[in-house]
Parts: sequence; structure tokens; C-alpha cells
Amino acid sequence: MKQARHPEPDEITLVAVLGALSDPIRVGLVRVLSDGRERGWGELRAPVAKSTLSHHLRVLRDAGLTRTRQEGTRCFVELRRGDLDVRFPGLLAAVLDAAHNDDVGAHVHTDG
Amino acid sequence: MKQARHPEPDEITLVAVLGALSDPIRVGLVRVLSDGRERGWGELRAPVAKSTLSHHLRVLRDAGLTRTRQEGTRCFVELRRGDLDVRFPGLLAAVLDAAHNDDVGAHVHTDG
DNA sequence: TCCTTTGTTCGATGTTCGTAGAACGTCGAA
DNA sequence: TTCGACGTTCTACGAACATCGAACAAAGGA
Repeated sequence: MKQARHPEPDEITLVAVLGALSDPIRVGLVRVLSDGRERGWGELRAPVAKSTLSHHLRVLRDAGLTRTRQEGTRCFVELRRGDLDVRFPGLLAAVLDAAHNDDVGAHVHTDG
Repeated sequence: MKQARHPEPDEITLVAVLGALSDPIRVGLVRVLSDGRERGWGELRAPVAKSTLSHHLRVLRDAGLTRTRQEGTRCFVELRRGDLDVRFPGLLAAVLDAAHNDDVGAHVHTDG
């Protein structure tokens, strides 16, 4: 569980962000995190295997959408809303709005 | 060159749109079309083979981002901005704005 | 009718992706 | 030190993707 790398704000690319958001599960994860609160990894529930969830969270992290913090043996994930809003104004809001209206990624939720 | 199918507005999905926009060439095509003017197929210039360009235009069409009209032996492509703005308000504007700032898909242009 | 133009489709190739299970590394607790 | 909990990484696999060149189909023009 070595420290994961996060892209700097100016390293975040539009294409990578849109690619990361082109999967229902990842959109669901972003939706869950969209209230700005940090979530524990184990708190996240998605209809995929643990390794697959880890993969999706990695894609989001690599694209610059989320930040993962490690505390002891467990991790906490949060949306990088501030960075994204500076980088791509209005994009996240539009995606979240659309995802809400269409109920995209509704099978992703949290225990907290 | 048979008539291509276009999804109805309510058949357009967020994930498909974001997936279609997760490629620099397709973002470039959308940017070229973003002034609302219709363009001739042969007018579009991208650094890929003809068949590959056809493929990308098909992805955009299938996702509901563009509409293709046929006139005799040639085709004309336009952005479905109205449909998209109704379906996903603010999304296209945010993407175009971000693409402009980062100069995404700049190697796609037009002869017209 | 034959040829040219225009864009699509096909076949092939190499890459990336989503998925899962198994093995692993790390940390805290017993 | 041994154990259990927590995520990551490895490995594998089928599906989807980006790409190209060649073959093709449709519509006009010579």
C-alpha cells in the first residue's frame, strides 16, 4: 500500500477526466463523493469485486478526479472538486446534474 | 452509403456522450462543429486515415453528438447542440470551454 | 454504359479496458 | 510475533477500441 501519486492540477487533462467518467460505476462513485465529504474505502459499495473497485478508484485518482489519503491501514477518498472547478469550470456540475437526472451509477452507494 | 441511424434525444446517454468525448480527435471534431455551422465530410481534416475518420464520426453520431445528412454522394455533419443542451444542460459548453483553454484536438480543422 | 467521386464497411492488428481471483504488503491488535 | 483487516498489485481473459488499407456501394457525370 505505497503512497499513490496524484496529478497536479495542471497535469489533469480533459480527455482523461471524460474517459474516467465514461463508466457508470465511476460516475456513481463520483456522485457518492459529490457532497464533498470524505469516505472510507471500505464504506463504498459497488456491484463489483474488491479488486475491480480498487481499479476504478485508481482510474479516478490517476485522472485527477479524486484524492486518496491513507491513515494507518485504511484509506479515505474525496472528490477534488476545488481543483476540478478551477481547471474545468462548470464541467463537474454539469456531469453531476446530468447523472442525477438520469440516475447514472445508482447502484453505487455507501454504508456511512 | 446507407442512411445512418441517429438516437432520439431521450436515447442519448451521459456515459456514451462522455465516452465519445474521451478522444482528442473526436473532441477536435466537436470543436470544429461548435460554431453551429454544418460541414461537409470531405472538408474535415484530421491526422488519421479516411476510414478512421469515418469511424470517429460514427462514434459521435451513435452517441448522439452529431447529425449526418446525406445529399447526393456527399455528406454533411452538424453538432446536435440543441438536443444536447436540453438533455445535458451546460455539459457541452463546459467541455468546449475546457477544450478551448487546453487546445484539445487542435490538429483537427477544416478546409472551408 | 463506364468512370469518378465519396464515404462506409470489412478484415487485420495491436492496444486498452473491465472484470475477477489469488497473492501480496502493511499496519494495528492480541 | 502471530494474526486479522485492509487495499493494492499480479495475472489472466474476453470484449471493446483505434488504426490502417483494401474492397465496396451509391450517386453523378462523361
